[in-house]
Amino acid sequence: MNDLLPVSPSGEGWRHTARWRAVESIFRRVCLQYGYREIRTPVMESTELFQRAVGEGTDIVSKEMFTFTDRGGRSMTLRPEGTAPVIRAYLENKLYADSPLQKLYYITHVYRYERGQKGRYREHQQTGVEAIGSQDPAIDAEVITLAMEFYRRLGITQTELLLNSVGCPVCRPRYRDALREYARPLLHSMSRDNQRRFEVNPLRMLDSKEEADRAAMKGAPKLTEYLCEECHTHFARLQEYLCALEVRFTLNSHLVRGFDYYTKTAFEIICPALGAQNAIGGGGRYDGLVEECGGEPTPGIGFGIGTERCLIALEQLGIALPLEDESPIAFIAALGEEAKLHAIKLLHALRRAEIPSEFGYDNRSLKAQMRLANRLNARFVIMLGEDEVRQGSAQIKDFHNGGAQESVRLSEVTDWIFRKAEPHAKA
RNA sequence: GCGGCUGUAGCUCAGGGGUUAGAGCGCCAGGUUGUGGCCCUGGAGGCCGUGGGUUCGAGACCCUCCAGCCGCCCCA
Repeated sequence: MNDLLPVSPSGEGWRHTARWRAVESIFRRVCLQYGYREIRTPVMESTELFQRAVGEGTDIVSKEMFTFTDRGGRSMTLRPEGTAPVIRAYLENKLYADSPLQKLYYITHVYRYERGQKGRYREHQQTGVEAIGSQDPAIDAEVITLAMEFYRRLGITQTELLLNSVGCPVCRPRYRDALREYARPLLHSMSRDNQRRFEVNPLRMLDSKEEADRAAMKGAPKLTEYLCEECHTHFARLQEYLCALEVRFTLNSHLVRGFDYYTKTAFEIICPALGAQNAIGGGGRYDGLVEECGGEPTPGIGFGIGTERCLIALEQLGIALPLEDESPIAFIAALGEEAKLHAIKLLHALRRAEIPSEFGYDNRSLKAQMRLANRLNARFVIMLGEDEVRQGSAQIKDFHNGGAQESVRLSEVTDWIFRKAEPHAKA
């Protein structure tokens, strides 16, 4: 199982809960600063939502969903992507009434029934945003910039932003016809997959990785040359804004995304350090989606970023995240039953004072307790034995000070630690 | 869903038909009658991924399934 653990049994360094928290908190902070607020939706939704939103013809819906029938006979599905549930929640809770533009973010697990591989898991986490209610290309630029800023703060700077416009219901049919016309005479030289796509979803012929397909599609007409006036202007403005913001991008007329709902802007961020599963994020505009889900015509745009792939990229690139310090400030080592009673009272007091503290359980030898304190990277060891109890004091050893030791009255231990640890805690 | 490689101790891996399956690291204990890291000594820990088969004998060979990895497909 792909468990996330508090420690590393080595080899799989990115499966650390501390690393995940670091990535998540960076994402939350970026979102907050860009004016996005968190939304949480259920892990499962009615199957129909995804069929309608993502599209019956897509691979995700046709063969990659975890779908089952509940006790009431309804067909339910573990969400295979993050956008559709957000749109459903947006409509169901009438978020549009709160403000015409809703800027939302989520950190959520999604499920796809696929063959596992490094960087591709049946359950994976996506961090994402959705900006619903604006058709301003400036919001496209904002969403893309937010993603790139997130990578920058993680330290993943070796990325490539691929950008395309997939048009709208006005211009896409025109392009689809042109593409078919171009491909028809070349069909015999292409893979079976592409021959099937020719019928079902011609645009997807463009991003086949098969050598023969790539060669055949090389001279294909470009979607961007078939854009209607509105889409063309939108795309031009977006590029203008991105240039002004110094966000580097590569136009890629073969970029087609795997959801039917995308319109106009489509983008993908790849990290070359990653290998086969090298897309660390992707998204686009979905101006028809809200209406498709039963709402008023409402434009929207968003992205999803794979948390695992970001973590793998960080590992691959040798980038260390600043991790939360999980080590205790104080460790209490007790010797003897009488001392233990005083010790657990002291432990309680330290914790109430919000000083992270640990205790040497199971009556082990002082040496064993010291070793444990050292391994936990505790700063102070508070030693309590018969002598100390008799004197009403404790021996406190400071590991950060060469093991210097002093005697402190039991009643003053908490204050003493607090005073000493405060600058440490702030640092 | 397709093709290939790999599953032996907590981790990294050795053993390639023949007694009681090994190493390093980690863990535990002792060396210090109450003092961490370094060092030394000892110890615990394995139905050799699962189920079947071949064989006098299988951790080794064959098949099934499962899992991981590398591609394809797809996508984050």
